[in-house]
Amino acid sequence: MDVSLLLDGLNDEQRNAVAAPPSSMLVLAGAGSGKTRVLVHRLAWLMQVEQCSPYSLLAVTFTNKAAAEMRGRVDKLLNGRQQGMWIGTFHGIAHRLLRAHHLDAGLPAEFQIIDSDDQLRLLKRLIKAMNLDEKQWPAKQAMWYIGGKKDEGLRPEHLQAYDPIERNWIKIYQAYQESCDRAGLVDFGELLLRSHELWLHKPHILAHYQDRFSNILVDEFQDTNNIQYAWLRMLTGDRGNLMIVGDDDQSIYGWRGAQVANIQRFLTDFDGAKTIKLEQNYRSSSNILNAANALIVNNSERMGKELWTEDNEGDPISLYASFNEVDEARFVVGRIKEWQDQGGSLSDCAILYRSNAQSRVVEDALLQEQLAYRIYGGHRFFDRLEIKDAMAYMRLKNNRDDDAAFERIVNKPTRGIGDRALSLLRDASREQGSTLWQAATYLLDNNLIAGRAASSIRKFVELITALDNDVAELALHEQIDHVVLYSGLKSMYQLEKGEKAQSRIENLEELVSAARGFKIPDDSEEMTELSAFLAFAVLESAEGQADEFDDAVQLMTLHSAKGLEFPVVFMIGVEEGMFPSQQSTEESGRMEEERRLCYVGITRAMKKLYISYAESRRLYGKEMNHRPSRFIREIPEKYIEEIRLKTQIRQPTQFGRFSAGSEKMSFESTGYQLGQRVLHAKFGEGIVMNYEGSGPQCRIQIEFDQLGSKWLVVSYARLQAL
DNA sequence: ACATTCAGATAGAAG
DNA sequence: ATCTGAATGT
Repeated sequence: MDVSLLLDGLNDEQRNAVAAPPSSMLVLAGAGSGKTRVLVHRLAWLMQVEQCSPYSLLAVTFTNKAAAEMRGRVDKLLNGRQQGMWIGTFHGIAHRLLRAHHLDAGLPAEFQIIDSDDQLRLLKRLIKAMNLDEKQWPAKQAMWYIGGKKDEGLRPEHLQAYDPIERNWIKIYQAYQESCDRAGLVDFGELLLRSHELWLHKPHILAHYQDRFSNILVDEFQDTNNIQYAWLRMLTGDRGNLMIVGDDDQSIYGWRGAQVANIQRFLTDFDGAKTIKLEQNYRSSSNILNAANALIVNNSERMGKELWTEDNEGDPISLYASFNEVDEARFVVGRIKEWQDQGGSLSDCAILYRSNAQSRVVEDALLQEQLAYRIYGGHRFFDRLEIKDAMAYMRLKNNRDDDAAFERIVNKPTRGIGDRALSLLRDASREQGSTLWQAATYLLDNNLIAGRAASSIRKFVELITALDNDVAELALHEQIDHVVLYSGLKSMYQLEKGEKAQSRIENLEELVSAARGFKIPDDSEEMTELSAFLAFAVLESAEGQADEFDDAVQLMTLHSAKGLEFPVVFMIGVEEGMFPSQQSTEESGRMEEERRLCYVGITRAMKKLYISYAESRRLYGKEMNHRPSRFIREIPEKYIEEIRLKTQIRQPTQFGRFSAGSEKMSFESTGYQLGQRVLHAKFGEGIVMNYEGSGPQCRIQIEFDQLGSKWLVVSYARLQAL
């Protein structure tokens, strides 16, 4: 292959990064500056020019999507799969290490990863079992405490209690850890901590990997936390080369322990590491880019970097003040339809919001107009109740000691194991320090329980054993099919009524086909197909399977939009209290992170950016009036164009960016307000969108839910305010 | 033991 | 508004 191809089309800085001799370096890469390209070309360069074996390369990312993309692009650039190269997420790679060395890591061969939902349930049980007041010791907070300590590399025995409260958290941490260890359960933080400890305690294993990975590349380095940093530091050792790519302005995961300061730490620890800045943006038109730059200078803690582009001005940013969230959604959908009418494709459009809960209203509006959409993140397939139930059976089949799975399905469907029987099991397991399954078999074998409870529990134990036996010779998807059927799960859901039940059955069937389509990854050495599938469900369920190539509007949170780009971007709900979020205004130091999040949002847009906010919004069942976000004010007016209602009656000056009510005064004499919901005897419910004139002759425009928009004369319409 | 009803918490992001 | 766990009824 012609090596010069690897540098073709790169700018000077990009070339410097790609073609540097193997060494440690920092690439400060602004949004849209081609950092993935640099990473991909760097990997190729190391193999082609520096003659590094793929076996010696490790590339670490945060999301599965980023890992998959990098892998795909490297393979494409080099015309074929590069065997032996490790590309994956921190969690994925840690998992792989633990599987390969589970004995040295002190884990059973069939250890299972649990997600935060399982973790929370476990903690709830535990806190209850410790006779602690759940109000005073919320499981959520325990989870947060434990996660935080694991991020810092701390075990309960490392912790010193300075007050009785902390002392109790440590006790909970300890009990939780013991119960996980007994059951062979590993939470997300544990994956990282344990693989770090593996190296710490087994120097020969560390030496092996240090020896192997002479070049390590890390993407989105600003998102690394303490344990990840320590992990990388240890692996790199004195011989390896660590290339980190990141952007301090896009650090948006501080809340889960990410330390931007790790970039500085890297520069100190890796003395002599070169810094390369990528500041040319290839993504956005200059209006959008300038707006982003203007916003981010309001942050004080920056490394200093200003993006520039050769692109032309482009369209101004459109700002829309909506009456409420429904109006906002309708506006967005209307613009998307226009885009589509002009020949644009739906998949060019992304709707970005601060929190997942905001997607609902938008979905409704899209559904109404029959526009296809796809949601990233949020409720994932493998998070669904029925799927988790089915998977819990599989987990128990795989590992009888999996208490989280046991608790979940002992009595699902109900089989006579109620509070009474269950507390017998829990007590026994607590007394003996055993798992629930062990407790159950122990009690049965020694005839320590009798009556109804005993026979119910016996039946359950026999059921699981039978399922395991029945399924021994079957393919994975047949196993799941069998288990779902014979466990009684399926009929349980079939007996439920309503649309929900129907979709639950469909999801269970979908699970079977997901299993049928599951290919065991070639990096899962020594794993059974089931173990790999179970791990996949926890670790990689995020990226949806179907619809990926359909032409659909993309819906996602601002967080999950990082790393992506779209020709048309809508940022919705840009209001004080939403974005920046309420919590961030209260916690110190979080505001700058919110601003970075806004920066991330703006810089996703290539050609057109819409920002909208609602003057009134229904939140937690209450009507709220928010002010426009401070971030809007921080964007210079010259980059912004305000959008008004279709028929312009109002004076532009009256409809200023931050006016909230003055223009409504004369109109209010009619008794109605813009954005108000009204009921019409014939046309049904609608929203007041616009008005003309005043007094009894006043005509108002109403957007009816079913019939679309109509102009009506107030005095004849006999509207009922809602 | 199970089904139904009720009250109260809860809406911040991802692996 | 929606979901969860507890209280209540059968």
